[in-house]
Amino acid sequence: MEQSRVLKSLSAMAHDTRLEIVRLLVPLGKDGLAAGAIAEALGVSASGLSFHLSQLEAAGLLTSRKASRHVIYAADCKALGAVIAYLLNDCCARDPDICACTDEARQTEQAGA
Amino acid sequence: MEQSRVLKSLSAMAHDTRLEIVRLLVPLGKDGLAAGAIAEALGVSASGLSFHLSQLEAAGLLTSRKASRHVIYAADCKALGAVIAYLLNDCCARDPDICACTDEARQTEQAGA
DNA sequence: TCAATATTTCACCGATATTTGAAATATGGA
DNA sequence: TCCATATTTCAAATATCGGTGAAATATTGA
Repeated sequence: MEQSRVLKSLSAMAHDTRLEIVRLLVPLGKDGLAAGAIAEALGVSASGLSFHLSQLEAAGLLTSRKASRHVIYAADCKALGAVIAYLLNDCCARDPDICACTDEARQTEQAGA
Repeated sequence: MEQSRVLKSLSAMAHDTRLEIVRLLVPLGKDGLAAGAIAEALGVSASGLSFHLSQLEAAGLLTSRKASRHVIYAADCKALGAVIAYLLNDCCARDPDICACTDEARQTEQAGA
């Protein structure tokens, strides 16, 4: 993944509402959620949400599809993984401290799940 | 790590020059590099660099120490790891796609190193 | 077709972020 | 002390971002 796309993704995630959107959508996988349901879940206006969804979609972190009169948004987990992978590749290289933290996170997560 | 700190870190990294600073400093570990040397390496003005360094330091991603008339900046690898860990914890949970990507990255990195 | 629902687009405004260059501060050495 | 080096601070200009509400678009069902 090129740095310019990583930057776009980081910018997209670096906003309270948008990070919440990602957190909401990732567990739902490809099923995703309609824009209106996302707006309700997060307590934001429809037009405001639409703006944030478009940012995330432009960054490649979300996909959208129409279903009847709804627009369903879903997290693109591969893209999210690629961003994290870039950070690990760039930052983790030769640095045990960073890998250690992510390893702990992974183990904690798997133990808890 | 609380979400507000993660947001601050993501905002700090979501900038071309600042991501370059991180990429430059991480491999150098605790030795770090003087502000002037960073500015030269990246081809940016001293005052511009100072602004970006302060953003990264405020986010907790860099540490600084004075050495004679220099100010040495170093990446805080634990903090970087914590940000990545947060993303994995939040986003990777129950999602094999994301973990798969980071696993590949890890293996590629370790094979290449 | 008409009305209701779902979402996006638009224009406007205020808040933030970034760049620039000059000036201020701090340090070390002659 | 005086000068050169290293860095930060400041103010001004510009650019970008985010929030708001009205209007536009698309879809469905009566």
